[in-house]
Amino acid sequence: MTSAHIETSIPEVRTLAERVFQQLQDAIVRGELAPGTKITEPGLSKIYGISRGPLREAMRRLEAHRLIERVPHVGARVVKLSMSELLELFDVREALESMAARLAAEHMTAKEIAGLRELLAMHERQADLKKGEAYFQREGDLDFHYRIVQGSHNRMLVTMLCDDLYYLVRLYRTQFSATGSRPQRAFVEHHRIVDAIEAGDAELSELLMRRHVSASRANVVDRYAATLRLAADTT
Amino acid sequence: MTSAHIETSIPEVRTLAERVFQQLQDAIVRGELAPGTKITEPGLSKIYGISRGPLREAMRRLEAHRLIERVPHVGARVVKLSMSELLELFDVREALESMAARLAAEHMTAKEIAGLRELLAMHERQADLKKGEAYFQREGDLDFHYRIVQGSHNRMLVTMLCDDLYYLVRLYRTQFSATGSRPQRAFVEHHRIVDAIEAGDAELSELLMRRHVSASRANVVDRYAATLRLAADTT
DNA sequence: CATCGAATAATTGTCGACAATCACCATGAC
DNA sequence: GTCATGGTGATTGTCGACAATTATTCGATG
Repeated sequence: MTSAHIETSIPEVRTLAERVFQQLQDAIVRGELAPGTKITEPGLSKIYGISRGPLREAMRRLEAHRLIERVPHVGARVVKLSMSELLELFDVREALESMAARLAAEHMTAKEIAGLRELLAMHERQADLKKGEAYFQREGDLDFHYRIVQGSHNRMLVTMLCDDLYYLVRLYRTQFSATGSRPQRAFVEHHRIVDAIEAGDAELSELLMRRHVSASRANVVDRYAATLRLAADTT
Repeated sequence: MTSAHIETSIPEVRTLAERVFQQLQDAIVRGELAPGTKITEPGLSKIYGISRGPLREAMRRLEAHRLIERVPHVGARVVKLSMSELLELFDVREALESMAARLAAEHMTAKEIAGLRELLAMHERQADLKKGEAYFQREGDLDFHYRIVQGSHNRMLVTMLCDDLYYLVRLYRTQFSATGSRPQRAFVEHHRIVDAIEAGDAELSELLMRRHVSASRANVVDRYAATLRLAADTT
């Protein structure tokens, strides 16, 4: 702590409640805290070495972000996304992200678009490495969507998607161990979306993003149905 | 919120934090706590007669709902919507509510649709009373949108709109003292939307709702521009 | 053996007090 | 006169303890 070097690496979160909130959020999204796990205040209090005050505030924030569910006088559990809730999430994403793409086509700067292209180029390079496989990193995919949303320059949209929904998306991906299984196609779709945005074609951007999310949803449904069939066969 | 409920005398809500959260939320939305007002914990603690613990938890929830803004070690203020943020809110509403209308056309039950029709009939009666004037109650308008969202049967959508955004909408209406100034037209649009939903026409429902929100947004912009011109003339 | 019920244990809800941080104001130097 | 600097006051952040509520366990009874 008393070292001379300047602490540029991390903003060194000021408050305990803030820090434990981020730690818990991370632990949940990464699956370290499994869905359905019961969270007890004394327990976490010991683990993180803080008192229950800041902890409760952090939990209140997690609750608002839908990462834990609380029942008064009973306790809190890590959320457990059902398939129906996952599909609901996709509908919301379709609505918000298509709007984001539309706004991005109208407001994104040349520099932001260049950054997007670079991101796609990087994905392409990764594709060369593990050809044929599901090269598409989940985080990489989310990076793409992140940037589009940011490009909308609509702070409310950014907050809703990046601060709320995308954590749920990541949670789902760990929970269902979802290995994106349509890499090439999604990759092409990403390219087309960027093309539309660069051309300033708001309508087309919106339409392509809507289809992109919708296709992703359909893919999830297909794979889920396949899983069910498989389970039925083996029994 | 609207009027008479059955006041269960004993525990209206179980926990203090929950109660003070609702009270504060109400006070902010109704304008009793003016936008920009600085909120101090000891102050509210005295007013509501509770300690700072539950109060802080309530404030954390208000923060997550974007009704107050907090800065670590500094304090909290009631949010003050700028015009640009209001327009952002409209874009988000357009995206989410058009999706809600689409889903409502697919999933709404006959009973729910009947309830909607009844609501419109009630509005029509009120229209007869104060003809020519802006008969359209704000709350009545929100009731309509509430029901559509509920009719989507998408819990995530319901939460986002009814629990989050609509409070901001109401806050805006008190802040800008927005007397809905396009009553008849909005009324007609409501009817058409219900028609489309009843016909099960998802595409049309979505389109009409999108236009409805968009028109509402354009109306706000117009009136704001008029206000600016007026201010420029009088100076 | 199953079921109901009461005592017990654990967890959540609430409170008041102390420490850390920040805003404001006054004093002084240039 | 303006700006820097220190002190003072208030507010926020954190903690431990107590009260209220719930879950559990153990025993008694049909």
